[in-house]
Amino acid sequence: MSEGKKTFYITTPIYYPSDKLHIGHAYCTVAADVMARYKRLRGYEVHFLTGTDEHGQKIERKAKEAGKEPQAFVDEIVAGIRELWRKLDISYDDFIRTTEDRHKRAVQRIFRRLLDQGDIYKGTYEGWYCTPCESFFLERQLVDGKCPDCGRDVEWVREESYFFRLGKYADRLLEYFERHPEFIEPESRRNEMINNFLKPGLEDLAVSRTTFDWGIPVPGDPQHVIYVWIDALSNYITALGYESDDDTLYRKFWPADVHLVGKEIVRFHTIIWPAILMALGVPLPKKVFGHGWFVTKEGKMSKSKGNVIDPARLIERYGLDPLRYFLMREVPFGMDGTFTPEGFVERINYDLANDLGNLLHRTAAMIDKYYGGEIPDFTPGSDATPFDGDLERTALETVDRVEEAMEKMEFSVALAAIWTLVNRANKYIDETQPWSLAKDEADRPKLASVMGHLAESIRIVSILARPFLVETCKKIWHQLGLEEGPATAWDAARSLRAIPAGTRMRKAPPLFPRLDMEKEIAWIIGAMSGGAAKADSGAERAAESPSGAAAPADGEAARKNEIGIDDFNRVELRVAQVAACEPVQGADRLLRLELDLGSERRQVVSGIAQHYKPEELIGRKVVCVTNLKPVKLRGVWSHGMILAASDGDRLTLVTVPDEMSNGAIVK
RNA sequence: CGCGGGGUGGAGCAGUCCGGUAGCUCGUCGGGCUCAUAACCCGAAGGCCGCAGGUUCAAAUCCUGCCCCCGCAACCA
Repeated sequence: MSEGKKTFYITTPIYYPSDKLHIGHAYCTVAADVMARYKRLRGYEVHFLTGTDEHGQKIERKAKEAGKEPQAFVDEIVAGIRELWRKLDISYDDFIRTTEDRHKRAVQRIFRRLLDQGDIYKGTYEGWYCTPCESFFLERQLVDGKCPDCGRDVEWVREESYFFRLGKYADRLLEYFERHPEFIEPESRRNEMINNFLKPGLEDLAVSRTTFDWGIPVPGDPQHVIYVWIDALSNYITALGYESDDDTLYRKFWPADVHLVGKEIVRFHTIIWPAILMALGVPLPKKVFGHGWFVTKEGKMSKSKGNVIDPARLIERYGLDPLRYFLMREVPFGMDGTFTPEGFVERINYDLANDLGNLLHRTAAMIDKYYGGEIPDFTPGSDATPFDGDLERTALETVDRVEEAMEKMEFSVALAAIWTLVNRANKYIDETQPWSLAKDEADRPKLASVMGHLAESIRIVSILARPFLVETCKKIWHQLGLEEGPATAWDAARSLRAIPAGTRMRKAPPLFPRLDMEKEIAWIIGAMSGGAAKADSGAERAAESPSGAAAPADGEAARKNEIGIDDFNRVELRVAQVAACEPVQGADRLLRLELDLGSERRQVVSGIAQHYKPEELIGRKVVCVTNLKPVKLRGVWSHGMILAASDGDRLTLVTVPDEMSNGAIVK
């Protein structure tokens, strides 16, 4: 079904470049990318916009702290963001920066128009102000009448400000929400907006500031800088050339089909932004989708908790597609989900390596063995084996289910559907037992049907998974002896026989090497808590790269990264005597050690079980890092880490002669 | 009474709008197979669906009350 040249405009939020981006930003942007790729495959002309929101007080301050001009400061960070999007293979069509002229000019015109028509007026802004924090607070935000941030005194301040007549639009917004129930998704967010904000009524919105300079000046009143609402939100139309000399894109793509945003900014996108658009007489976006957050077991990710995870490091170590797959598969889109190292590694091993990778591998091995690598001729629908029909039916149903889920942006559902086909194909091998068929010349037609069905099933999977697995699908085609073309087009997913007769498979290594669970879990924990390559207890050996993935970057970076003596002194090392030791249940390489530190005993888990037996450690004096943040490994708390030297396969504990007393400082 | 989300076999989740066999992934146990990356396939055990009432022939699902957890104010999607 060809859609003609229908258009599809999708946006991510424009991110605030005050810091490096983390997995949450990657989550949102990958989701938008998946959707954009899907729509392109379905024949839409897609415009995919992302960008950065670069003004504001915090940037101004951060730049100052870094001793840089704001523009130079954001240039640097934005370069890093673009680099991350490159690593994630984000297929954006445009990247808007609010510091670009095209944006600034349009924003000023928008502001001017709203001012001229009376939707913006000049008034005064009053509130409690904390000078050191440079922040305004409402009465109820104060803690004992003091600044909730720093606890210092606040003062009542009046400040001149421009206001947007937001209150005027509350009724119209409410009406719009009711007429367009699909405008906000998921539905729970819609109810939240209506009950929390619209029903109680809206207050006019301060849309300018005089407390900082880093922003777009209010036209004709340069004392004021246009505040984030109008500056940032309007990027969705300024990027299309709204209020510019060339608004071709605007006329073509607006209104947006979907603004993808995090749940914390749903309010801005469903109330403030639509009100601004109403004031401008511009149609509203068709949908605002508020996705959930990735949180960790300890709660939200934050640097202070030491549980942020840098997506770039995951890509370096595990490759791009595993990360994209994990993000889209692990959590129903729209809900909060938990990022756990275990979950990440398990998804890669179970779904990608065991199910999909192994399916291709075993199929390739058999086609190679029985047909010298040439995919045999066969006829779908002929029921050559009693299992062909069911596999065929599953394949066709899967296409429908994937399309249905993708339209609703239920990415995890779409992937789950694809994997039902993967699993069905694996089962089909067991059912048909091709190794038995190969023994009898009379079964040749059956064998050909089985191999053909397998190759075609894998091809169908590769088409359906293409928006998600940007590298893997191409690898699959290569291995199937296919080039990108008719057999790999989206509609070919409904064909059960699209691989040309005589196609020869190509040899290739497994798509996804299986990961060593404990080792990789330890590595990720280390990457989350420290940032440096050194990991928490149990993770001593983690600096090695996993089989397959190329990851020299960590080692090199660590070596160049010199530290001062102060940094070194932050690490507390002590002599500890092993008082007791036993294996950790369910773990191949972990030992639980009880250490005597003189003044105290503590439990440490260490990944040395393959090198030492518990009994041979008891009584030994080792060196322990005693001020590491405790961590749970395989359900067992570890309060430190013991030092060991390793080169490849060998590992030796760092030991201290017996005469040194327990608890002695090592430096 | 600030608002919202959530409490379902060992873990993580679906099911709740539109009452009627409680489903999935992982783990555990048993079996099968050998083409394959110790992968794959089959089977089993295991849940009074947070608590207490109520409506109903029938409630995880509807109503009422209560308990507990997590977000929203802290760089953050």
